[in-house]
Amino acid sequence: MVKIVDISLDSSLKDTKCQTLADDVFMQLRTAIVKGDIASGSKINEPQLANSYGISRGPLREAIRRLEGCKLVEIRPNAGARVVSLNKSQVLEIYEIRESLEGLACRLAADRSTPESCTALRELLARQEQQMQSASWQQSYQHEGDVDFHYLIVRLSENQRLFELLCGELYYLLKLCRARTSAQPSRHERAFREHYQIVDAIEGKDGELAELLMRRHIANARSTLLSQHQPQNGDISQEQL
Amino acid sequence: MVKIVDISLDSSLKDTKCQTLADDVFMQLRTAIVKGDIASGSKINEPQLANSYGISRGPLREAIRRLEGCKLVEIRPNAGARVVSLNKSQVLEIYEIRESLEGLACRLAADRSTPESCTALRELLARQEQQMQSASWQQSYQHEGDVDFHYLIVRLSENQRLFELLCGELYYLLKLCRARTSAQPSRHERAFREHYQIVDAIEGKDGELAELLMRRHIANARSTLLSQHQPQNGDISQEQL
DNA sequence: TTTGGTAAAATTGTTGACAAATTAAGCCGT
DNA sequence: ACGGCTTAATTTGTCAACAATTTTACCAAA
Repeated sequence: MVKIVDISLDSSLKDTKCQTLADDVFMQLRTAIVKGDIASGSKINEPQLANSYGISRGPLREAIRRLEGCKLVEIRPNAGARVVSLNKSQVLEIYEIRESLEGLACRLAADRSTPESCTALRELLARQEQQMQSASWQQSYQHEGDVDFHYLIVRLSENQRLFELLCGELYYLLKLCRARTSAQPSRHERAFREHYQIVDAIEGKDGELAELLMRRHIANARSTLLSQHQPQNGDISQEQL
Repeated sequence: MVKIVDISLDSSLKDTKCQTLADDVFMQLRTAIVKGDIASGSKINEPQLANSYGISRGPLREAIRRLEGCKLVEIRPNAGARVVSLNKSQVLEIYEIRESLEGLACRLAADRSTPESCTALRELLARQEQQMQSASWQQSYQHEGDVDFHYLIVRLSENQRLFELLCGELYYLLKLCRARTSAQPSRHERAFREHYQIVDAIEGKDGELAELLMRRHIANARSTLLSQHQPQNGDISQEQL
C-alpha cells in the first residue's frame, strides 16, 4: 500500500500525549467504541473496565467524562455511562450538521487554496483511484481514503475550531455508525467522481461551487445511508430509553 | 419586567440535576467563567478551588474535564487547566461556524414552522420591542433577549444535536466573549429589524430566505464585533502560548 | 404463579493519602 | 549582580478505602 508522507492527518489527533493514564485510556476506549468492540448501548462497568486496563477508577472516570464530551457515551447520575446508540433520525441530524459544516469548510478551502494544497489533494485522489483499480481493495481502505479526503479539506479550511469540531467529534460519531452498518460498494465510484469535481472547484478557487458540490456529496452519502435499513441498532436505542 | 411563560429556554439546560457534586460544580464553574468571574487565561488551581467549593479534588477534576469538553478550559498534562482566552481570529472562527449552523437551524425552523411556533416567535419579538422602547433598558437585558431569540430558533429546528451543539457549547463560548467586550448599542435597533425579517420568512415557510437572512444577521453581528478592537484579551491569549 | 417487600450484592459517588512531576526558591560560583 | 544548579514547595496524577445509591436476589403472602 502506498504511504504518502503526511497526508494522513491522524497524527494531529493521535499524538495526544500518553503521559497521563486518563488520556491514554480515553483514546483506547474511543477506539474500542468506534470500532464496535464495545457494543452500542452497552453499559460501562467502572470496576470491570478499570481492572481490564489495569488502572484505578479515578483516571477511568475522567476518561469517561471526556468521552461524554465527544458525545460517545451518555452519563446518567447514579446510573453510570452507556455507549451511545443512534437511531436513523439521530444519524440524519448529524448528517444535516455535517452537510452544513463541511460545505463551509469546502468553501473556505477553496478561498484559501494554494498550489501546494491542490497538489496534496490531487495526490490523495490518485491514491484513491489506485485503491479502486486494485482488485483486492477492501471496504475499510476505501473508507479510510474517503475519511482522509474529508480530513484534508477541513484542514485546508484553516479554521482550527471547525477542524476540532468535525475531526475531533463528529467524525468519531460517524465512524461509530459506519462500523455498525455495512458499506454500499456501488457508491464508491460515484463518490470518487464527486471528490474529483470538488477538487476542481477548489483549484479554481470557486468557493460557492465547492460548497455546493460538497453539500451535494454529503447529501448523496446520506441518501445512500438512509435507503438501507439498519436492522440491529434502531431497536437497541429504543431499549435504553 | 415582563416574564413570558416558558419562552426562556434555559430550563432545558439548567435543570441538569444537581444530584452529583461534579455536575453541580461544573455548572457553577461554567457560570463563573462565562460571567467573567474567573478571568480568561487564568490558571485553575485544584486544591484552592476544591477548598473554595467545599468538595474534594475528585469531583472537581471531573467537572474540569466536562468544561474541557465544552472548550471552556484547556488542559495540558501535568500543567493543569486554564480558562480559554480567545483572540480576534478565534472568535471569527466561531462566528463562521455559527453563521453556517444557525443558517441551517433557521432553514429547518422555517420548513417545520407551525402557527404555534410563529406565535411564540412573535411574542418574543414583542417582548424585545417593549424592552427597546422602555427608557431604562440595559444592555444585559437586550443581550438576554437576543440570546433567547436565537435559542428559540434553534429549538424550532427540531434538530436535537444541533440544539446541543449551539446552545450547549458554542453559545457559552460567545457569552464568555460578550462578557469581556462591551456591547455596541447602535446595533440593537438594526438587530431587531433583522429578527423581524427572519420571523416573517419563517412564518412564510421560506426556508431559503430564512437561512439567508439569518446568515446575514450573524455576519452583521460579526462585522460589528470585528470593527471594535478588544484591548485586553488579545494580549492575554498571547501570553499563555 | 405472581406480586410485594426486604435484604444482600454490586455499582456509583466521594474522600483523603501517596507518588510523580512541575514550579519556585535559595545557594553558590563566576 | 547574574546565570546555572540543587533543593524545597507546590501542584498534578494516581490509588485504595469509605459512603450512598441502585440493582439484584430472595422469600413470603395472596
